[in-house]
Amino acid sequence: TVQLEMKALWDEFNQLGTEMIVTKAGRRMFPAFQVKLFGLDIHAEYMLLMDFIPLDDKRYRYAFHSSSWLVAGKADAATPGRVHYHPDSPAKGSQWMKQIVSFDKLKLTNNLLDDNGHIILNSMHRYQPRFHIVYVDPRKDSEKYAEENYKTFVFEETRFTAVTAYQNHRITQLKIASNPFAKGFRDCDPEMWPRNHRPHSLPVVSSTVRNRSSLSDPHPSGT
Amino acid sequence: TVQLEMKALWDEFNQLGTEMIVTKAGRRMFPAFQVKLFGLDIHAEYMLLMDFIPLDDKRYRYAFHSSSWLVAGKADAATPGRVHYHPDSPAKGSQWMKQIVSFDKLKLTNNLLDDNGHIILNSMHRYQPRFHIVYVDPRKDSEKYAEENYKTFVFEETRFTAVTAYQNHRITQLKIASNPFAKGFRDCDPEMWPRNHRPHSLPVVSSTVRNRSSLSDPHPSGT
DNA sequence: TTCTTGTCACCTAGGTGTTAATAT
DNA sequence: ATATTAACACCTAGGTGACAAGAA
Repeated sequence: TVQLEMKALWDEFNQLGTEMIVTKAGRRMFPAFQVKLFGLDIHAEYMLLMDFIPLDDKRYRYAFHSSSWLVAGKADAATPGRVHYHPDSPAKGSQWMKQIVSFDKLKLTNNLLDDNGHIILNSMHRYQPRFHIVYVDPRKDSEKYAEENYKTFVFEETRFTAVTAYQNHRITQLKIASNPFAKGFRDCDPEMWPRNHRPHSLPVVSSTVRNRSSLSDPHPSGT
Repeated sequence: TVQLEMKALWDEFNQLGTEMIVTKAGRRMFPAFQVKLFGLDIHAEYMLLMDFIPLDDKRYRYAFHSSSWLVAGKADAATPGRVHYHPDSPAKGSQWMKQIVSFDKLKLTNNLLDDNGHIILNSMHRYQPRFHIVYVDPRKDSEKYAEENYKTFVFEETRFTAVTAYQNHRITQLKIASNPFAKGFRDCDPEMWPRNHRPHSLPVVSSTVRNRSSLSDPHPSGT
């Protein structure tokens, strides 16, 4: 059996309609796909991997006025179907079960010509992550053939829409609130600022407008 | 066969008398022990590991006036003998040979009660790193017994003295010059400064005196 | 219009030698 | 005296969404 970690957070995103950023260089998923495994053979070897299948044959667009997703036509040409092996593969059942298995090295890209081994997805399309456990049969000469004894697990709460920029503002806010790497965009303690190291010639405009805008527009209060 | 990477750098350190810092929390080695492997069986599985043996039964101290190491008595009680398995172990010969094998996760500690699995060494003692390749015999029931088919490799240029603080100033300078993480202590381009973000109330005193001293001594040029 | 790209400030995470204070 | 410790400034390395400019 397999147990999805951070299920509460996944549910929260799923209720809003999860979006995952895809970039040319590859972007990690947040939340990361993490599972706890039970019932494996302690001594047997397994490969753990993930793939992503289209949820439907449609292309979507986001209607900002109604804050909802609309069908925008038929799906684009399918992307190269890739698989992501967990980097610890292969390993014994005991290894996989003694701690949470995290796929945080997995990256999503929209570059059809990607040669970094990332998962290629079409932006504005919906996908369902899948998790596979492949038993490595020691009698076969190569484990590449052994994709017969395997099990597949699907957690529907991990489905998402691939995007190049977030569409639903509530998704953005939930990402900022829950992803430690986005802490710089959190809106709490606005009077604790100014931050350290801020050049005093570039005043803080507001707590939500970053001073990056001051760089490209040196007269934020003028004109 | 095994080829030591960065041999030129190791030689440079070894000529001065390499020192490696040991801390309670564990400190990485610099240079890191890295090797290229040749002639392994592509399909066979191997465990790669390192251990450290005392070079002699002596304790040392550094004479600053003569810039040389002196014998300071017999060795302290031996530390718990530990080994460090390369985290990718076990893996196939093809995996080990297709790129440089780096032991950069290995850490040295002087904490006799360490329970992080780090290598425990006595400060002010000399050590010789050793590298072992263990063939995992598939017929044995457990690879823990299989430590019969193995080979050991010793690179004398990697020997060092364990220290809690650098003794030979030339070692310090070579570490600063060659370790990217110590770039902040390099002395080049002193007129390129002041650095960004430096509070202008804390002037740069000199290129070698860090402004940390300004914190505990607010009048570095006074008194 | 709608979507994508590249750059940026701002973080997390952790590896450096320095230094002052503390052991021994 | 000599050796060790803990906090620190300063890095490397890389993961965030914001934003402006570009592309379709």
